[in-house]
Amino acid sequence: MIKNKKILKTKHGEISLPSFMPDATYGSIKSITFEDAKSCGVKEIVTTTLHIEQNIGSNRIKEMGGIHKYFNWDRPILTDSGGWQVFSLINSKSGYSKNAISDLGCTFVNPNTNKSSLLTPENSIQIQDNLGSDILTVLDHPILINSTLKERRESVKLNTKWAKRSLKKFKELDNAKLLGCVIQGANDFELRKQSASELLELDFDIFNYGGVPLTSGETWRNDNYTGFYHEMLEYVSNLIPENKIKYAMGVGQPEDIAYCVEKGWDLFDTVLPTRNARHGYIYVSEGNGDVNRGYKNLKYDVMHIKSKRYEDDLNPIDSTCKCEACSNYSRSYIRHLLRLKESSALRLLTIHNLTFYSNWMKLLNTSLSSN
RNA sequence: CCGGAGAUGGCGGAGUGGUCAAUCGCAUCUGACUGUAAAUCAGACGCCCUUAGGGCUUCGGAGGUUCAAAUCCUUCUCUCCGGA
Repeated sequence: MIKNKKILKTKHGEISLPSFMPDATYGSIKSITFEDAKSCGVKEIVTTTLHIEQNIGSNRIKEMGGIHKYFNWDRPILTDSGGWQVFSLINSKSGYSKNAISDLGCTFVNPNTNKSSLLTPENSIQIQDNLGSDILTVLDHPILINSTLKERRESVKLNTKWAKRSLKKFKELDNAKLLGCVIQGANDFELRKQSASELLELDFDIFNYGGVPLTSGETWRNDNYTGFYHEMLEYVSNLIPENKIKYAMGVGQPEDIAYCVEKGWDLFDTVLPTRNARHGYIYVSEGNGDVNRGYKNLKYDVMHIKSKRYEDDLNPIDSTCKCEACSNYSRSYIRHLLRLKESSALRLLTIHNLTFYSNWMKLLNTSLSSN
């Protein structure tokens, strides 16, 4: 189903597509090191402008030789702009009302220092350039899926405006980096189309899907599904020419990624494998876990490692996996470590889930492309 | 043997006449998590009925007082702490 195997060239190596990039939002893939990440088969990572700027400072990183040197990560790095973070913080349950989005950009407040600053399309690009990112992302304007038509229209309008400003700033900087824009419009087909067509007129390297996961009430196929809006992902993919690089931001569960790869998406990132690992929600090959999931003939299981049913289980988490956790330790022992909240459990399980995602991408590559 | 304290649901541990099927923690079970403010959060957790709700049996055993007892009284069993 994949027409031609795409490759994304960066200064820190080529990215073979499709690819999954783990999130190192704060400059770290939570609970593991970048050396661990390499052992999981991770080839490229995502880190976030806002968090790095707030916690370290892009000028400081620039002075210290750039983010690759600072992280000791010599492979490609994609930076997210920070727009999503401000958006999600404004709309989080706790509601951090001090953050605000206006025509100028996003005002954000560091919850630790209470310092307020303005993130604009221009300075977001500048920060990402300072970091030495390989792939930059425009400051975009996400919106809730249950927003009004008026809000959606204004959001898309602003999103395009910011994309143009970001691109202008990007071109002023003399470098060989790549820039991605973000197609928005919530779950509104017409506005997604409008957003895509406006952005396609501009000279971006990558076209991103501004992902908003479904909440209850929004559906695709099953009434209670809470993943991504598959029909929208297919629709938006079809709006983008085949030769362009397509990045589905925030996607997703393995089956969501499988679906998206089939529909032409190339790049993915999500917090799920790392966060779920910390919560004892483990991805394993079919027949090894508690709940069977998958997409078409590509199946896998989910294992709840904290369950008592693994108390005496001396088997590895996944007998087909060669990661550090599965090569050395039993389900029983890892469960024991996790129940004690030992950091080694978080590390081992994160390594396992990321290895699973790497293998899943390989599987998609061979299985879907051979169709 | 004497004196003192106590026995509560899988465990720990509140409650000391009615609003108690019994706070809370742990354990257990289920669910959530998707461009990370998340090693987090939500629900269930005596038994039965399909939810709202209703019914039934519980607070060491037996008996009693009372309209009403995990809570008061008597007694038995057991545990712990002092003293011989």
